[in-house]
Amino acid sequence: MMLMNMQHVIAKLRHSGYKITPQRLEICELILSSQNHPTADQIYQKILRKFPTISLATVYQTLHLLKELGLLQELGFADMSSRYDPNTSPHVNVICPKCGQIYDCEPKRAKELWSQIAAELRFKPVGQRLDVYKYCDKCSNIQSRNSETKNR
Amino acid sequence: MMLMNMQHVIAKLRHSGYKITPQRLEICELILSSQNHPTADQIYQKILRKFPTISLATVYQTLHLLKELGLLQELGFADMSSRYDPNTSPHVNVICPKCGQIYDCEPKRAKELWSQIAAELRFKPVGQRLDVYKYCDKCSNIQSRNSETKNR
DNA sequence: TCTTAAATAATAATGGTTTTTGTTTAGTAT
DNA sequence: ATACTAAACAAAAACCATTATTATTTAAGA
Ligand SMILES: [Mn+2]
Ligand SMILES: [Mn+2]
Ligand SMILES: [Zn+2]
Ligand SMILES: [Zn+2]
Repeated sequence: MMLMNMQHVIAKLRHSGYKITPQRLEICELILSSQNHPTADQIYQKILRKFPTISLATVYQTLHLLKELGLLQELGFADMSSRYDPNTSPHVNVICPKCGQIYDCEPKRAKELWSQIAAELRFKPVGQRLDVYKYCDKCSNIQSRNSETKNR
Repeated sequence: MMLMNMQHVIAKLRHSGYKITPQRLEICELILSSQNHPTADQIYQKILRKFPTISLATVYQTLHLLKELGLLQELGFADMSSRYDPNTSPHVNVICPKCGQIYDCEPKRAKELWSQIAAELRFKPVGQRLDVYKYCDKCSNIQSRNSETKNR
């Protein structure tokens, strides 16, 4: 379940009874090869180049479909937006609490942590989400600049 | 930072320059003693009993304030709602993906392995979120009942 | 008690997401 | 190849949790 190529996705769509449409293929390619956990609108803006008449609703529908099929996970955030992650295996999302930048991290100990916790919980989870908050370089610079002068 | 009593909260509000109001005290008591990760509206509905004229906006403002003070964390979800968790230490939220029920779980080795991950990442996180998805008893029953007859 | 900046209640506005509706199309049967 | 039909689409409106605005009230210090 590591390398998720387009042939696999197409097979899964077919097997599940869904139609293969150009819009779906383009959305799948974009999101499944993404690394930065994009929003629905960010995907929509990119798709617009090839499909100038595509609807944002279609992007949302397709993302939900891929979620149902287990090909991605939806990460909800406190600012009431969702970001989509093609990495559904246990891993760490490193997130800047200021600007929202996200990147994946796969520490060796993460798998170990996961299996130990799963064993202690005495059930097999259907999914998981591991977030770690850390100010990115840009935001931590601004942060420190501000705290020099202003303070609460 | 374990037992968060009202005296500590009041001191923190004072020290940070915020006023002690009856509304704030009531909201703090409710959320900081809660176990089920309530939404802002659920807190609002409970507060209404004692403060019939309180505004939902006040609840949101107070929750954001407590978040700034580090007394709780806000958990955003894919259904575009937030739930508030007075437990800010590394722990596991066990979440039903169907009905949204949440309860805390503190595996013995969670904190220790969490710190090992932090060490491997080579930075000190300002926070974290560890979710595990598992259908609750009620929802897993319904789930299995449905999959007997209907199937995709 | 007086003063005033902060907090509150009420209300409107916001914006990401979902729903609705009419049109188009992928997959299949003829 | 053509016709058929349920599914998918685009466009637009609706939804709704949250946030912003504004007038009023109040906590806290002088
Ligand atoms: Mn990720
Ligand atoms: Mn929790
Ligand atoms: Zn940042
Ligand atoms: Zn449930």
